[in-house]
Amino acid sequence: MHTAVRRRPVQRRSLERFERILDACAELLDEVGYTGLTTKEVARRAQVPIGTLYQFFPGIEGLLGALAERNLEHFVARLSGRLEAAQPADVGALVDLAIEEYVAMRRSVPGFGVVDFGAIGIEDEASIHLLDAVLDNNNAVAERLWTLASGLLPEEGQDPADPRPNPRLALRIALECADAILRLAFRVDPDGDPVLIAECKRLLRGYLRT
Amino acid sequence: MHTAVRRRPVQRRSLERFERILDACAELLDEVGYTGLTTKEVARRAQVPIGTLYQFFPGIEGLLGALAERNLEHFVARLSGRLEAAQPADVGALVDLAIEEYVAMRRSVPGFGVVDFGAIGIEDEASIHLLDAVLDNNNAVAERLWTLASGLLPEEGQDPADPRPNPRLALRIALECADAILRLAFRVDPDGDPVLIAECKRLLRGYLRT
DNA sequence: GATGAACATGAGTAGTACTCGCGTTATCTG
DNA sequence: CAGATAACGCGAGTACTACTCATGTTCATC
Repeated sequence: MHTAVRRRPVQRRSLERFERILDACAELLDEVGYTGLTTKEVARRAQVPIGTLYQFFPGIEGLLGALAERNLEHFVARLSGRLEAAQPADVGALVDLAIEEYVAMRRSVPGFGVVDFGAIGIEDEASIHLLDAVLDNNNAVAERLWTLASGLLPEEGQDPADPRPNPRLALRIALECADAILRLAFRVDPDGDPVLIAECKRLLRGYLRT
Repeated sequence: MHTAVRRRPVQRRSLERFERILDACAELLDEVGYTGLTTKEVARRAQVPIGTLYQFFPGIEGLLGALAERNLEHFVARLSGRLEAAQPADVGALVDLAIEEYVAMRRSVPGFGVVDFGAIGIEDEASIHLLDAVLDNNNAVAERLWTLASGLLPEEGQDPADPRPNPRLALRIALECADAILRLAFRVDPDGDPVLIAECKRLLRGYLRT
């Protein structure tokens, strides 16, 4: 896996096409799912010939990777806004905000339920590194969250008798669990089962409690 | 999705072929991953013509479903053995045993790292119900674990002021988290990162504490 | 030894991802 | 300006893939 994009458009028209392709891909994902997705249909929806799609993206994996990238930027931007407005004082409040933003995006952003930040689940080398050549997808997300949460988690150095892992790792684990529980919540209920969403917050608060 | 198997073999020779196909599939998964898997190559490895594969299995999804089924039976059998030997007194001990068995299988059973009990991650109708037509995969696993763990979890009825969900749901959530953390553990380290495995136990113990 | 069920087979069908050579348009350069 | 260079546009063609099905063979049972 190299990058999610083969050639970035620089001219006006092709930039619009680039975005149209991503939008068509996202819509289709909601309609036919990952396995039902075909490049041909994405191209048809986006009203571009198939060759053009392959000018921008190295293939289906790259297409999904680019979509995941866009989702992550979107998420980080919106969460940053919420954080500035709310100024959470502890990890619990941060967790709530992050989960609420995820839920909001899941309800409103097309295709988000399938790719979110790249965790389609197929654990091949190719698709794990959709977002980043070195880190796996959720790791890239964790990295971004880490910078947002810096102040609220404890320092790295710690009491050797404390069984808790270093906070970066704890965040990584928390993220993996949140991903799993929230996916379940939306599998059970298309709007996200409220009990499971609440339980996700409770579990994370308990685990990350400083 | 109907069932993972189209026609169960009854005669000797075809039963051997049936198992050979599953074995070949499992091996190949370890070598080329889910996206690299082809029916043709599975058939070649198993030394059966392609038509025979399709006599038994409705397709690739079914093949993986049958493998997941076999894995689950295997897991439940081995865990039952461990439970009888150890007679755990609380949920924590049970969690440890289950995780240790999962880790052991992940290290020794071909293909287990990719399909385990069916959670390949592609959340299409087709692959979610590999194991069961009604419940999703992990739900089927939770159901089996529930019968094994019956005595150790609290009763269903509970104090309305208690924020914890009913124990069946708690088990379901715990399973989802364990799946996520352990997959991470084996993504980081092919033998399963010991720190992450330990942390998985700690998180589950904390969450399921009665 | 006859009858039906289970089993065996692989060329053929339909559909996919992705390429590549060539034509067109935009942008730069002197 | 003109000419050169780069970005963009295109879709028939290639090389795969999953899966079928008609036809033949072996087995269990009476």
